[in-house]
Amino acid sequence: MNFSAVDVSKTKSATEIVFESLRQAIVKGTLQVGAPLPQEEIAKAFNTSRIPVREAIARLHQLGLVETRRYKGAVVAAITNDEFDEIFDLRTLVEVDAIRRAVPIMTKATLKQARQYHLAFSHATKPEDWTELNRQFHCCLYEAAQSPNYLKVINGLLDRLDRYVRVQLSLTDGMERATQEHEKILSACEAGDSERAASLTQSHIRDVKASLLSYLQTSRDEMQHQTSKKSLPV
Amino acid sequence: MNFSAVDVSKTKSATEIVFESLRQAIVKGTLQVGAPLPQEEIAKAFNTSRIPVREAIARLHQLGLVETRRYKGAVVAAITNDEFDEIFDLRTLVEVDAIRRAVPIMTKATLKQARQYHLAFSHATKPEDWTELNRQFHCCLYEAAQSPNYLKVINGLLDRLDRYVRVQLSLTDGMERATQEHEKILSACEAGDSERAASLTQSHIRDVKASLLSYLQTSRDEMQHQTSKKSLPV
DNA sequence: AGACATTATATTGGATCCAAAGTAGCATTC
DNA sequence: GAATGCTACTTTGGATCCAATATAATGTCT
Repeated sequence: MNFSAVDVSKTKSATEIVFESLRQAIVKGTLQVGAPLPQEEIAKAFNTSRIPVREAIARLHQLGLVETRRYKGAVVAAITNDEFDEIFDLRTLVEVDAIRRAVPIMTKATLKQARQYHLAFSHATKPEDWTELNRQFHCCLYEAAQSPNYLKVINGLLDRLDRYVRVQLSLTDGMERATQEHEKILSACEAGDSERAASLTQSHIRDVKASLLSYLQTSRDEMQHQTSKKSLPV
Repeated sequence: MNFSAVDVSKTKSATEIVFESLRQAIVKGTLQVGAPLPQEEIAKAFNTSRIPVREAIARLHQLGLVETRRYKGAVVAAITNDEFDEIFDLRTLVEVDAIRRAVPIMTKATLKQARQYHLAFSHATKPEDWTELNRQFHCCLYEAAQSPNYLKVINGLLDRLDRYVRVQLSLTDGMERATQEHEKILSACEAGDSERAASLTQSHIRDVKASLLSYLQTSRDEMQHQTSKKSLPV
């Protein structure tokens, strides 16, 4: 197993490092759904003992990113169709309200930062960076709401969905459409129009969901796998 | 330190038991805000080693229930005024939508169960049981929505607020008013009127927040503590 | 006597070791 | 030859031990 080193400010504990590395690997899709997470092997990869690995996996479990099995370790969690719908619904609820809260108290600095992220996103070429930049853009705006609990909920939801969002961005027009929608959202924020920003955010999430869902449907139909399997791939 | 035994299906791991016991102690208010959580002492109380205690505290940290300090262990987390508002806003957002989703697909069994909880709540005399029964009532209805992620978010929010909800219920009229509002919500569910249930849930949460907030304000004014302290007691 | 430095102590994070549990493979029997 | 039971191995959860760190206490110097 091979993990990118992640951050590395030596101040962080081993547990933190392992946790964050695994989280990113799962969120970015580097670790496939169903992939086992053998503690010993991971410990070796990080040149540490199994203790920090255990704690990291326990935390991932709490985030719903892994399922535990009795033997042969924890595995990266799948997501069912119903959950997929549900989490997108939650995203809509919370993110729309977050942007509504954020716009009226948004600073120039936030807008500038958001535009930087927006630019970086639009220029990004490596698929493995897309979701990260996408999240940075949106969360930068949400952060202006100064509502850490909103942000925590949102990040928890994105952790579950980002691997699928990456797929959506990889589709034809995916990045292009996302960039356009981001531009509109950012414009609304700059104009101080919170209702327009909220409405655009809602459409944005709906569009992402719709295009992804139709893709997943067809790709599954093509695969013609067991029809009983209700969980999504990737 | 003394903890109630909690659940006990022997199948659970020590970590689970310690985690759940600590969580309940914090949520119920048995452990005061700022109370330290010395690993060794807790380990002795559960007759186990520090390893499961460490993992349990790490998980509580993720739930936002504790803050870590470098030394003298983690302490039960305080909540600021802003967070208080924020979490109530989130509750409103998510719980109102949860009940809206739940009502149309609610079964007789759920309604029956909810009425049982409602009855138990209205008859409850011990303050330490109130929040538990309150949560059971509401979450029983939300569970009907078959949306585990909604429920998870809601439970996370209630974990932060329950110690304050207990205070609110302890006020004059607290239990009485809550019981009346529960009755109305339940009636709307039984009538299959999801919009009315949603609207009543919204009012319910608003009322709880308002009465609690006014109480906390006055009680803090009475204490005349350092005005710089922006976090809430209990 | 007070302030600063140094030492002692308490507490946590991590490593190694041990026990329990579950799986897979092999042998034995029908 | 297939099914069932037994054994060996893998993997996890927990205990004990060690090291690093931060606080507390004490002593010394001005």
